[in-house]
Amino acid sequence: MENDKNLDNLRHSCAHLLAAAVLELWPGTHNAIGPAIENGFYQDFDFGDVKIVEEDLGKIEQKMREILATWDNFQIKEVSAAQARKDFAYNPYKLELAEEFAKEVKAITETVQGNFLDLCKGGHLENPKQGIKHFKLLSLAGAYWRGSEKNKMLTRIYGTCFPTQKELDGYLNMLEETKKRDHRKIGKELGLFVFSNLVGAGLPLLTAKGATVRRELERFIVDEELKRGYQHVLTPPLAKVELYETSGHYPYYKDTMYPPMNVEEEKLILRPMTCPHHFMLYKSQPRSYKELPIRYAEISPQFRYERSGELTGLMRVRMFTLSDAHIICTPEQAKQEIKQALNLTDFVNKTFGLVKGKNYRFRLSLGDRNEEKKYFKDDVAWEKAENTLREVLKENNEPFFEAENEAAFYGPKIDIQMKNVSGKEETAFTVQYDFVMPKRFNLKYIDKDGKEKEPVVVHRSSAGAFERLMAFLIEHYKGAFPVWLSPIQVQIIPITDRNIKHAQNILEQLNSSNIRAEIDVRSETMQSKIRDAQTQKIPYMLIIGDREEKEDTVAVRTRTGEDLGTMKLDQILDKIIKEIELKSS
RNA sequence: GCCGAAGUGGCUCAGUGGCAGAGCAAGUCCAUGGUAAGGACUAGGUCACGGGUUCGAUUCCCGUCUUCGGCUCCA
Repeated sequence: MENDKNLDNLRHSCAHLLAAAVLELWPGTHNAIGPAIENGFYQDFDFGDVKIVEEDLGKIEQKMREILATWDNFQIKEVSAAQARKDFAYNPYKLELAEEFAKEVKAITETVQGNFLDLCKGGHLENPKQGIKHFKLLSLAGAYWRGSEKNKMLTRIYGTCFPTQKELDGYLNMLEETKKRDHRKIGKELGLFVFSNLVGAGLPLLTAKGATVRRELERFIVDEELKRGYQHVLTPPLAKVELYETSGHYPYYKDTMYPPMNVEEEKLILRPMTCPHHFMLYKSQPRSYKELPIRYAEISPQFRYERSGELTGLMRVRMFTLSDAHIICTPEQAKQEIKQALNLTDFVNKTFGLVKGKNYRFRLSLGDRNEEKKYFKDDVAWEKAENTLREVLKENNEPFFEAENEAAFYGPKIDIQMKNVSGKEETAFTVQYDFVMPKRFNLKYIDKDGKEKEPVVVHRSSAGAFERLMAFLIEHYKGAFPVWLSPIQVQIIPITDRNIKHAQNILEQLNSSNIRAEIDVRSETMQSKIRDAQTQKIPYMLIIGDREEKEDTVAVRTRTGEDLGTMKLDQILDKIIKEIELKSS
């Protein structure tokens, strides 16, 4: 913890240095905020009419080193609001901050190093000249002042700083490695998916290989859900606008929904979510308490109009397929259902070798009672729903953190936050407690006492969107999928053309055991074929030459480079089949 | 959507105001091999798209689309 603080101080000090250098190089520039962040720091600037480009970063770094020589310490002085106003009259951003500090009745502190005066809350190195040595500016980006789209966009410079050169190099190296396992890069290399300008942005096309991975994932999820008492249904991916007006989604989601299509007398819309469709199934007949909980699950295509700048490979797309489900239950059953939903996501994660605490963590996403536009108004119900979710997490002894203002409009949720390889978090799965939809749709069940009662709806996703799941998994496995997910599980490599016929016999046997195999019949050397199978991350290579043909064996090599020697086909077949069954890697 | 950068054979990338380049991949032929790239030859491009400047634009300018790094948003 102490170390973290020191590191933050180092990086924040480096942000000061960056600001000083930029202000010296481009007088008239205003610096805004410059905090330490997880892997470095940033500093925001208003450059006015000056345009700076990536190439300027080197120049700035040089200036930083020059100035650093004069920075012996951080002089910190407490000043009055009036003094701060005077000192920063030229800088609207600092002025705004000074006014806020004044309101919060906090001491206003300024820092001075060399010629550079800044307004700052603190957190610096004692001795910047000695401490700041191993830093690098990384990138240039736009960022809204105070994070609001309504404000002016400033120029942000990202950089990083470490106590030692070794750590800095290690970090830069890690960035390179991260780029190598980017799912977009691997997806292209392994031929899993493509994009087409004519089809449109954010609309990936899966190749046969990509579709194989996707199909295996879907089968896995559907099978597991069926085991756990879900009924898998199929509902149309479009519906009348009125359905979403009834659900109340329409006003909240209008901006991210595709515009309605007029067909004869109907106005249809591509669905942005599946819940109301499932409610219609529920309402198709009267329901008894004996039927509850009803768990409707669906591999559900949905459409959201993401803004162009928000699209990223398979991670953010405009049509995605959710492993969706809506559990309709009595209020008494809700807790148990939520627990079971969390248990399912744990099971799914475990199958992929994802570790709680390391790869993912739970977030309790709460609503803000004051934001009536964003959240359905019912303070009592919110309280109850949030407590229910909190209790579930506590009873399960799950470590979790709470996040304000992250709920759905109809209720709070538990989000399973997944860390991708570059350390960035995305919501992978989610479990939501909904007390609004039952009212909106007038969902009822007949209880023991013969009276109509209102059920609760638990929205949940066991594996999130399959597109996003695939992106995660490609990066997680670096493209080397476990055997059960591998698009091609076995590559048969005949050493000479003489061996092709025999190879075909083997292929047929593999196929009849439901193993995905191919033969490399190209006129290439065996070495070259091995290399290609290896770069394609194919788990097993069966090499067949004259010797194997004569002995009726196969020589087995794995993608890790291991030579398993020759064996009978049945032997390796059993091994592979077992691995597929166990979903081991 | 906003700020910034980029778009050249299937892929990775050079390059230029005056006939468009390499490596890999592909095709043909030779070689028929023993655990990470055998050799030769051939073919392949409206230099993202649309407009403008120019005798001439892949190159310069404007617009559009797409992609990338961020911001905002989000499954």
